[in-house]
Amino acid sequence: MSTEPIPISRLDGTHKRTQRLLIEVADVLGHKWHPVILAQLLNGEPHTFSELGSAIDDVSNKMLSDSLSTLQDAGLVDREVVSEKPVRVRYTLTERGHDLEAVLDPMLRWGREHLAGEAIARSDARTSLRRSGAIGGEVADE
Amino acid sequence: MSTEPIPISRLDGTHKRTQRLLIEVADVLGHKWHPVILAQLLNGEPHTFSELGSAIDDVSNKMLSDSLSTLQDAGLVDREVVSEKPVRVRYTLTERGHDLEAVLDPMLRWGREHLAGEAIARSDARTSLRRSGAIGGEVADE
DNA sequence: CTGCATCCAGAACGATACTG
DNA sequence: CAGTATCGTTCTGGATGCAG
Repeated sequence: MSTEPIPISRLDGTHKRTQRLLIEVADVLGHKWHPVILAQLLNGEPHTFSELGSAIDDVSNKMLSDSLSTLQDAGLVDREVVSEKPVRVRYTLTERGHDLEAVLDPMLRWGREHLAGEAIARSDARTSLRRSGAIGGEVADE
Repeated sequence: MSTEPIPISRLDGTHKRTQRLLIEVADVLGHKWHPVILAQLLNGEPHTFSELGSAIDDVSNKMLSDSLSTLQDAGLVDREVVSEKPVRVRYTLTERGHDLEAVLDPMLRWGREHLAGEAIARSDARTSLRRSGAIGGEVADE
């Protein structure tokens, strides 16, 4: 039923309601570590505080803790204490959080095509031919 | 080659490169007015400074001007002086900017489903049945 | 009509250190 | 191990007024 690979359409920013929604969503995803944390949690696996911390590794305790609190408040992640002795907390995505994959994926995709490294140079590279799986490239970094 | 409407997948936040891209994209879309302006430009054609200003109407001159400059710097919008007497400037999307539709649309979609006014209530709306025009609902706001 | 200059309050980010 | 407390710096959003 899907018309095209990229139907997109009624983005209609003319409505105030639409504008507000965009602002609200941007407010959630506009924080430096939120998208990264969410992406991390989307991968599945067990995700404890320290696991997240080392996986992201450029984030400080405060930032991680702060971000997780905010995300939890927003109802995007769920917090669950797993162990008592060495305190362990497991973070998982709520449904709303999981649904954000539909936004994070395009974000990443766009980033890969348009600013992967800062070598822009006004190239009008209309390379729209990269639609298929070629994207999973994941160059082994660092 | 999954040709599904929503393939989504390698969000793999485990890679630093991926994390950085997400951060960079979030940095662009994370500004209050950027998404709104972009959405506005995605709509129709003629978009001058004042047109944008009245279409968005909760934005001040400074914010609009500031945002437009940033977006222009980022290579997302193009600035073109149209008239000299009553100075008129026309803003249009560059290709990169236009491609952001692929991100803005999901953002709006997610917003509508998960925080449109706060009336969520856990609808497991995995109901991809809303794929068609149903979305254009655009409740007459204001 | 555009949009820059100033001034400001508040939020985001980050490093470090400390508690449960 | 998880998370909080502080402190300080930078950025952002916004009002207002002036200039090209």
